[in-house]
Amino acid sequence: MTKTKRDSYHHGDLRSALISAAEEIIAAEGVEGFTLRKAARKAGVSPGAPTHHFGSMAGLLTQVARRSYEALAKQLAGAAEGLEGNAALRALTAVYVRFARDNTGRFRLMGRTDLIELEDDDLRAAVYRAMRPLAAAAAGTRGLGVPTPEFERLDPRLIAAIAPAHGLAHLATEGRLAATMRSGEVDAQAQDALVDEVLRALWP
Amino acid sequence: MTKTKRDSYHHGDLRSALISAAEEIIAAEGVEGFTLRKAARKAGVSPGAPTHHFGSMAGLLTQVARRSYEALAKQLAGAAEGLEGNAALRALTAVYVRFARDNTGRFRLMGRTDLIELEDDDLRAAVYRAMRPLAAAAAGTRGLGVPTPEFERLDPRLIAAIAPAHGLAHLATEGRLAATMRSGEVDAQAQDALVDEVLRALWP
DNA sequence: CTTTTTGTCTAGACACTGTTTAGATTGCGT
DNA sequence: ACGCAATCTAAACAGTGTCTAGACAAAAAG
Repeated sequence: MTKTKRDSYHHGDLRSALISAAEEIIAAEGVEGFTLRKAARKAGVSPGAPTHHFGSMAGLLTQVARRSYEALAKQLAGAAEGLEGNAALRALTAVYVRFARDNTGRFRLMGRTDLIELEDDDLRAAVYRAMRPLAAAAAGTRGLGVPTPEFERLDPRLIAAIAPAHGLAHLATEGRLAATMRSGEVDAQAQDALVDEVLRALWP
Repeated sequence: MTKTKRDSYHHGDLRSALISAAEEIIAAEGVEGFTLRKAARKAGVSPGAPTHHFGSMAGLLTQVARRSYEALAKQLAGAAEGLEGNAALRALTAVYVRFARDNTGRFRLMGRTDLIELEDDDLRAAVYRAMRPLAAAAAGTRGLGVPTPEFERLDPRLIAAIAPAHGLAHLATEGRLAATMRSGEVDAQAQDALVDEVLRALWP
């Protein structure tokens, strides 16, 4: 409950306070529980204030999505360290799926193209940086050149690497991977084992 | 514009009229353009009427999702006719991706677990029936038994078959597959060719 | 053929939502 | 110290999903 109080009329750092508030709400209640007014209340500010900093709700959520892609990029960056070929692809995919499972709210937001501004340059750059390790692994595995944004859009081998990760991640967030324990919680260990099996079937 | 007029106080078949209205709205404006009141207006009925038939908006959308899964099931049913092994998996995945591309609104709805009632029995049955051909192909390819619902939840080989299809379909609806033509339209032919390449890389 | 009962639908309200407008308040550069 | 620009508020607007009464009509019961 980071209800940012404030003494002065001006907030001081409302922009990042709103982003933090949004992230907390999304982590706690999911994207469907998020509301622009709720974020404003959490930052201790009037309902109209966010508009001035982000233009619209999509502007704020775009920043949250950007930061989420940066978090994903950080987790993916070191995951293939010292690994090559299919082993690298397996490790990266496993991290991708774990990220989706452990950050369901953020991951769902990243897929909500109706809530964020897909054409935002910073967001696109973050997406590119996040996908970079996967592209490098795909290129390394199958003997391709240095990945560029254009390459990533079109090369079938990279898409073949991304698609299973994306699909598994979605299945994970929908609770369709592995057995769920009572109370709706997921058995993370069993899920990891299942994902590992799937990955060995796809990339032996 | 199926603005169902009516002469009598009672509608006669409001339930299916609302489902049709919802489907038309989703096809034309996407899930994000859908509104329960809009569907009610289209059926020529007051805003509170739908609640009586479906309990809530999620109830109506669950029916739309169910019918969408049935449509998908119908398209998948005959796609692997006469094919075996990886060829069957490739054909089924291609159909899955085409369905997502040609029915973006419905496909997006199927993934919106916050808008539909996932635990609805009819919906679950429809999902199961839709996934059946993929399960059969995966079982046939790799020597497994007859697929059952429990099997489909847990077997890594089936998940390995579903995940790429799911991932590719999501990438397709987000416009990240193949080059998009000006005006935002997708070059379907080029996309099919790309998907074919991807599938041959995954399942040679 | 009436009467009752049951299922449909309407009207209006409620508590929300995101966004807009005009105005109040403050910090900063000169 | 003053004016300007940035920042935030207050109030309103159109729209949402859902709830509670009650109006209406078709089917069942007498």
